[in-house]
Amino acid sequence: MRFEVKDTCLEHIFECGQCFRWDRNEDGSYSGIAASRPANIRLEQAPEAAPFSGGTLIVTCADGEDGTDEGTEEERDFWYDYFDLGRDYGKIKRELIGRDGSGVMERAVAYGGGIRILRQDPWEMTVSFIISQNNNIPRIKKNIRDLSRAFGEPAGEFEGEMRYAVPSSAVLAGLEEGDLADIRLGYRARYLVETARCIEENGMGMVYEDPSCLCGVGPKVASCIRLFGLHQLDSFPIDVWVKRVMSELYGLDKPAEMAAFARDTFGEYGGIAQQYLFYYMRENSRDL
DNA sequence: CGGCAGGCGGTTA
DNA sequence: TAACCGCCTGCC
Repeated sequence: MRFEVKDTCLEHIFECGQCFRWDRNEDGSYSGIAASRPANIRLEQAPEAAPFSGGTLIVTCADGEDGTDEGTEEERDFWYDYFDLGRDYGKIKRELIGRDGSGVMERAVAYGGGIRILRQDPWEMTVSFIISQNNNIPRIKKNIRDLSRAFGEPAGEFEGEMRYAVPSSAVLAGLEEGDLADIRLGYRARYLVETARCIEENGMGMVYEDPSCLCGVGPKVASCIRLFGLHQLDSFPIDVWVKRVMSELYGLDKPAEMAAFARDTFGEYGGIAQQYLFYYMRENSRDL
């Protein structure tokens, strides 16, 4: 499948911390799985194009031939939706830069301007961000991969490897903490099982209402579930990196001040602003 | 060996 | 409301 896109960079999308199931290949493409659909994603650009200006987004599914087939209407709808291709990120970037006024956002967008907020599965995001707490990205990815291999539904073989979806709440609810010992989730294993049981008992409605009522889900993880799982673009997760940005670049100190600033300054696109700031801070901290 | 990593829950001021 | 502590695990 092929999609003409703008304001897009695969590295920004897949390595800004919003997803954990995609891996970079040597040719710059990414292979992984969205919900239960394994795929390879690549971006074709004109040689003189800016690094994140856009091009042709090429999705190769398990049944596809090197992205050349058009895919079914259902498949095209899924991936169009997944990459949020109906949204004009260029317009949002200009608006955020204008609202900020300090020049911070302008610099941030210059670094991470190819980010798009993926529309990911709410339950998968709940599992992912419970695991993410006090953890680093490589290990988060390994934990989710191991968990899916052990308890998830097979999603077919792709690029010579069997792929697995994240296990359902029904499956996880039936486990005991000890069953997860091999996955090495540490104290997060209890959070996962309790959350799964809570969902089985009360349904996903409570996630839509308020994710932070789940066990092991505090303000930061709840914000991530809202932003990445429910696509509530005004949700502004405040983690250590964003705290660093707010402190060093905006001179803000307390968490409440940061949240208020984000709400007042970035409004409905706070979550997208957060991603630009986050990426900017991480890129910069490597040099500093 | 202690420190730390993309937090949370519980406690305390 | 904010700050502090312990926590599973793995890497330094």
